[in-house]
Amino acid sequence: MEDKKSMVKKSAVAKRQKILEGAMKVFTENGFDASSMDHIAQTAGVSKITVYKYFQSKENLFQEIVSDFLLQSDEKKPITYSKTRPIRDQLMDFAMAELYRVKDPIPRGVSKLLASVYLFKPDLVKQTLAGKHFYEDFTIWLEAAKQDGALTFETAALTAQIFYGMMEGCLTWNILLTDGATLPYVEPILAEILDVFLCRYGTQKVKA
Amino acid sequence: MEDKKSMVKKSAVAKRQKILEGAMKVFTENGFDASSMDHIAQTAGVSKITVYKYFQSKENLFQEIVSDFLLQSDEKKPITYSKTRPIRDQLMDFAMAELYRVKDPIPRGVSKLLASVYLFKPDLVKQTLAGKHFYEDFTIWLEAAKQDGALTFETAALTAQIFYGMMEGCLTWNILLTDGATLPYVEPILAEILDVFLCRYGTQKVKA
DNA sequence: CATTATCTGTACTGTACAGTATAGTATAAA
DNA sequence: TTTATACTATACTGTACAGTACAGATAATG
Repeated sequence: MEDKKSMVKKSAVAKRQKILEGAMKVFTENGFDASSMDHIAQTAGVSKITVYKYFQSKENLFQEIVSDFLLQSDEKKPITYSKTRPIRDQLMDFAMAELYRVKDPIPRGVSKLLASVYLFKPDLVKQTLAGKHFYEDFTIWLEAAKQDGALTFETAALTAQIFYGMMEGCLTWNILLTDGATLPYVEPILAEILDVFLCRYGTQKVKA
Repeated sequence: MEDKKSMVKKSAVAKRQKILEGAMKVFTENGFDASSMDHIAQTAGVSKITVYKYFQSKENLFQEIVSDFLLQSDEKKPITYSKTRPIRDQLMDFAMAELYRVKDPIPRGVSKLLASVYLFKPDLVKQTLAGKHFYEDFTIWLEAAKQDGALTFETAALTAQIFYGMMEGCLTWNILLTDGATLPYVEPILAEILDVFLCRYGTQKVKA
C-alpha cells in the first residue's frame, strides 16, 4: 500500500519473510507478552489476517522466528584447532564468536528475547532449543589442543564451562541487560579472561 | 473470610505484609506481565480494592516488592578479610553468599523476576537498583588480601569482575534459567572456579 | 473482459485486565 | 446503641488483545 515499487511481485516466501522480519523487530523490542499481533502486522506492512494465513498463532510465529534464527546461527563454520596459530588467538576467535551474539542489535535482541521467555515460559522454547550443544565445537577444540600439548586440564567439559562462564558472566549478560551500553568496556575484560584461562590451562607461563 | 482465627486483629502493616507476600508469590511464579491484580488479591486473601488502598498501581506494588527484598538483602553482614583463615575458605564464603540468591526458591524467584523485567522494562527497576554496588564488599576484601600478600592483581575491580563473572556465568544464570534444576551439579564447578581464580591471583601455587 | 487466488481494511467476538464505584458487613471504640 | 473505620463482594468502565468474518481491492492468467 505505502510501498508500490516493492509490490511488483512478492512470492509467498518473500511475504512470509517480510512477516518474520516485522515480528522479529517487534518481539525483540518489546518482548513476547508486550508484542501484539496488530503491531506485528503493521510493522511488517501486512494485514493481520495475512499473518494468520502464514502462522497459526502468536506462539507459533515466535517459535518460527527462534528456529529460523538458530538455523542461521548453525551455518557459522566451526573453528578447528591449528598447531601453528597462537593459542591465545584461537581462544580469541571463540570469544569473538560468542560476542557476535550480543554486539549486533538483531542477534542481541533475539538473545534477550530468548532469555526473557526462557525465564517464565520455558515450554515455548525448550522444544526449539532441545538438542543444541553450544559448547560442542569448543570442547572438540580443547581436546585437540590438549593432544597437541598446548593446554592441560582434567575434563574438557568443565574447562569449557569455565571459559564460557567467564565470557557470559563477565560480558554476555552485562551487554544483554544493558542492551549494549557496556560494549565499549569489553576489551580489558576480554584480555583478562584470556589471561586467567591461559594461566590455569595453558602450558606456557603467562602470569605477569 | 476463610480464615477467622488469624483475623483476630490484623494491623495495617500486617495486612500490607500479607499483600506483599501474595504479590511476591504471583510475580515470582508468572513474571510481571502475566500477573494480574485479581490473582494477586486472591492469593493474598484480600479484596482487590484493599490492594489498591495500600499500593497505587501494579507497577508501584512491584517496585515495593523489589525494594523490600533488596533492603532485606542489605542486612546480610559483610565478609571481612581474615589473615588466619585460608584464602580459599574466604572465597567460598563469597561464593555461598552469591549462591544464596539462587538456592532458595524465594530469592531465586525474585532474581528471575528482576532479570526478566530488566530485559524489556528497565525503567521499572533502574531507579530501585540505582546506587547498588554489588561487588563492593568483595573489592574491599580483595584490597585487604592484596595488602596482606595473599593475593596479587593489578586492579581490584577487574579481579572482582572475573570472580563474579565466573560465578554468575557458570552457576547463577544456569540455575536461574533452569529454575534450580542444575543445583545438584554446583560442587565440581565451584571447586574449579576457586582453582582457576587462585591459580591466577593466588600467591601460593595451587596448580595441579 | 472474466476468473481465480490472494491480499486488504474494517469491523466484529470473546476474553482478560487495570482500576473504580457502590453498597453492605464486621469490628472497635464511645 | 451509635459512630467511625476498615474491609468485603459484586459489578462496572474502559481498554487492549487474540483470533475471525466479510466484503471489496488487486494482480496474474486465460
